[in-house]
Amino acid sequence: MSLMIQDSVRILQAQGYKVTRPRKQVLGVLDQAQKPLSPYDVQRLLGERGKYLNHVTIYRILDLFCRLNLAHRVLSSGGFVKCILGKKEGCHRFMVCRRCGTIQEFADGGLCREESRLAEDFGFHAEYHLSESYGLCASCYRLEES
Amino acid sequence: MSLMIQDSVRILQAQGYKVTRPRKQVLGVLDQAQKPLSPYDVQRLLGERGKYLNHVTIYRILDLFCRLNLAHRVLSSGGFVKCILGKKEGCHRFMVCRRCGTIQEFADGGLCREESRLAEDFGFHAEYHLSESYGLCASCYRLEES
DNA sequence: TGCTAAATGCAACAACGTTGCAATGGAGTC
DNA sequence: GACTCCATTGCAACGTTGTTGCATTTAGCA
Repeated sequence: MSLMIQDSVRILQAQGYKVTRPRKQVLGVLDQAQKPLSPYDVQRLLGERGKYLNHVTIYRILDLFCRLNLAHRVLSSGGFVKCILGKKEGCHRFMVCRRCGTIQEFADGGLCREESRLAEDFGFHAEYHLSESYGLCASCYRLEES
Repeated sequence: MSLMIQDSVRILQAQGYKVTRPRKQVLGVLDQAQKPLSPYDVQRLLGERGKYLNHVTIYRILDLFCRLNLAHRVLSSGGFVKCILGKKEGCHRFMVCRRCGTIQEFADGGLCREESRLAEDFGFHAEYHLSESYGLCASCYRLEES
């Protein structure tokens, strides 16, 4: 079940953050995007809709969203995607298609435990994991077959 | 068994790349570092030794090293570390200590297979994995206990 | 030693990200 | 609705990081 914009708004309010127009606009852009967006991407996309936001504001909003886990930063591209998993168990991971660039988020508690256990073998105490799988999504895989 | 500078030099030659003074200097700096270095870090460290390299050159050298797997880019910090695993099976992963910043590289074939299998459940065909565990290394863990 | 392609240096630029402070506006209260 | 307060935004200026094109140098080889 994917998280809706309304859910995000509720989380903002519940944590004592204001629901401002810029925040709603950024939520809207993230919601429609299929791929990670840089802060400047967000600015451009809003611009195309005739809306203007200062880039500093966008940076701050995206930082906030990440702190609240409403969005995540995808490391391999440096962009941001909205979180669709909510509080699902385990670290949130990404599958990134190298052909079309689309992102799919997933989580798996077992994988997290296995990863932490391996780290223990080195005396390392893992607190969370960043993980991105790179390859081909289902539809691009079919296309590359032919 | 950690990869030596000589091994890196041999790999450069074997692939038809020249073994230049700048490349040896960057290898030397990476070899001594305990943590990921940005290209500008490399430039500063060389500067402290009285050696000068243009930052563009450093970018190009680090890019080359990454292509040859002599070094890796650590995503969470954006810096580069030399690879100490060589051709060990499985994707090369990192454990990053949040306290002292040191890096430990490891690889585990089983974890890779499990990660790919999970992706298959979503119809995704993983080709490689980027993975960084964040937490406390053994010695920092002991310190935080007290 | 001389040759040549590969590698480096340089200059200019483009993109990305941050800081401090003044102006604005969301949300509660009257 | 009007008022108030403080979180939030806008603005300007700056700093860092990364890129491009072209002239110059140098590693490797004959």
